[in-house]
Amino acid sequence: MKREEFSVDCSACPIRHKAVCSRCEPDELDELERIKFYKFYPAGQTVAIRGEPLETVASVVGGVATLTRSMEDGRTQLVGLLLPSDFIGRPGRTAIEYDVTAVTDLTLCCFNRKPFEDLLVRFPHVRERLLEMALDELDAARDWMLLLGRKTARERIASLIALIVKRSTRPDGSVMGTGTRIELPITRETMANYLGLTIETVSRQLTKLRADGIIELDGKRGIIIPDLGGLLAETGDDDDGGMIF
Amino acid sequence: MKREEFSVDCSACPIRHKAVCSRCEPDELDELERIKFYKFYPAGQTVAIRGEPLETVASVVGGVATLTRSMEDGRTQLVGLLLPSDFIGRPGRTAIEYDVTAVTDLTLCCFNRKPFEDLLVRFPHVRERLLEMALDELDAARDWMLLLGRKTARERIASLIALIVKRSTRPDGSVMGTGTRIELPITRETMANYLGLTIETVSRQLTKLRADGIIELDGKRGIIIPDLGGLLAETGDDDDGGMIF
DNA sequence: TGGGCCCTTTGACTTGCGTCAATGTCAGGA
DNA sequence: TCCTGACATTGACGCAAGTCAAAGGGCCCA
Repeated sequence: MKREEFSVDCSACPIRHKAVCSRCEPDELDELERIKFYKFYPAGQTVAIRGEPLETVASVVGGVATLTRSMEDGRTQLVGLLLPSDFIGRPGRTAIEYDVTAVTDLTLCCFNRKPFEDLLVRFPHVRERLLEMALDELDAARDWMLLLGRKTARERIASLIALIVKRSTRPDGSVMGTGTRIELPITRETMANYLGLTIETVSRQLTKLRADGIIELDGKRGIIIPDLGGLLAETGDDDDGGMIF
Repeated sequence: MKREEFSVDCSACPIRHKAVCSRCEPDELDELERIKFYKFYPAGQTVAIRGEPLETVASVVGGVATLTRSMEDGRTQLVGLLLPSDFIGRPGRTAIEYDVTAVTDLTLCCFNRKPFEDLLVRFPHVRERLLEMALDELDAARDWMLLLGRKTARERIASLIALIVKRSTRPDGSVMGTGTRIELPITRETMANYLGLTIETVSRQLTKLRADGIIELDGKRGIIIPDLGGLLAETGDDDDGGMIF
């Protein structure tokens, strides 16, 4: 596995600024700075494989990565979509549970496991933040269970687009208006593996949603949402579910 | 909502003995003892409803509870199965994310949220334990995503039975042999809602697994597994996945 | 002993999504 | 400019699981 060192402006690192350390004291930030390092993976590259020992934890700085579980015969289910500020790895466990893949070019802010765990002992609020993140991921996973177990193909597609709209929105509160254009960060195959569908079904449902005026397709990856409310109505969710910023 | 007080022997409380406090000092145990209290719910009773404010966290002492998400039209997906020693609620959040229902008669060991959170600040290892539990639940949820997204009905049924066998096994290492009989703690409807299927499909696949000699049915709830390896081969999982005790 | 209720099983039929296969689109390289 | 390969769309067809409906059990209680 090829792993190149990659120099990145520290101010972009979410470990420091968002994911872990929004409550850090200056001297704690200095300590985080000392032990962190960056890694870069080109699009398509495998970051980690299930069962492999893992000696680092990391936070996504830029790009998109996926967590997947696969069966021997090739059936694949995406179990997590990692966008900037998301965390990879779990303190206290050495083996990796999922395959991690870079979908786009990917920059990670890494910490070796041992020094990071030492740091958790001294900075309890970092562990508190990790607990919050784990519980948020758990909620997200459970919402996805409803999608995979009970939603129709059309509802799944609408839910995914709504999710990406939501995650594309700045957390500063600037809500997307109408006529928004978003860029799908993933291929049809990745979408299918996330939604528990085939690429053909994904394609057909996107075509149908376009025919029904719910979305407009703009090239292979671009989607324009003329009416966000119309899209949300197609997800099958309660109106307010998760759309509160 | 009827909630009766219920007296229980403290030694059965997993908060004290397993879920949270295996590392507690004696004086910490005393403090936990002081603030805990028990609640009892008869089978079928609603414990909590999504959106409702939640002022307690709890640990399952006896019985089975479920976490579910539902859509307006009635489609329901079970997102968690709570067996003794499992934890309900999340510190730092006041609203409930899921519907919680007692499937069998259920005994909970409860803590009011505020004193429990105060306790977390003073006993950091309790928060460490909560993080471990959250990450374990996250792994379980993601395994279930693979099941819901990609497995056939037959594989889902086999996986559920295997899961219940696994969870019925003592953690002291006594592995179930062949010819084991287990008691399904849930109805066909609950199974269907857990597996993303209909009750008819669940029933048909159970019948087929019996016809193929993978399982034997013993009354409505009992299942005899003549050959555990044969059952595991039907789950679609890697041989060793999760079956290490 | 029988009736009512709930859960489960079974059968006949339907359908949404998967499978297989062909065609379309676009970007990069010779 | 054409070739090539990767990704996406579309169509025809099949099947696994859903839907609708009826017929068992098993348990409680009159």
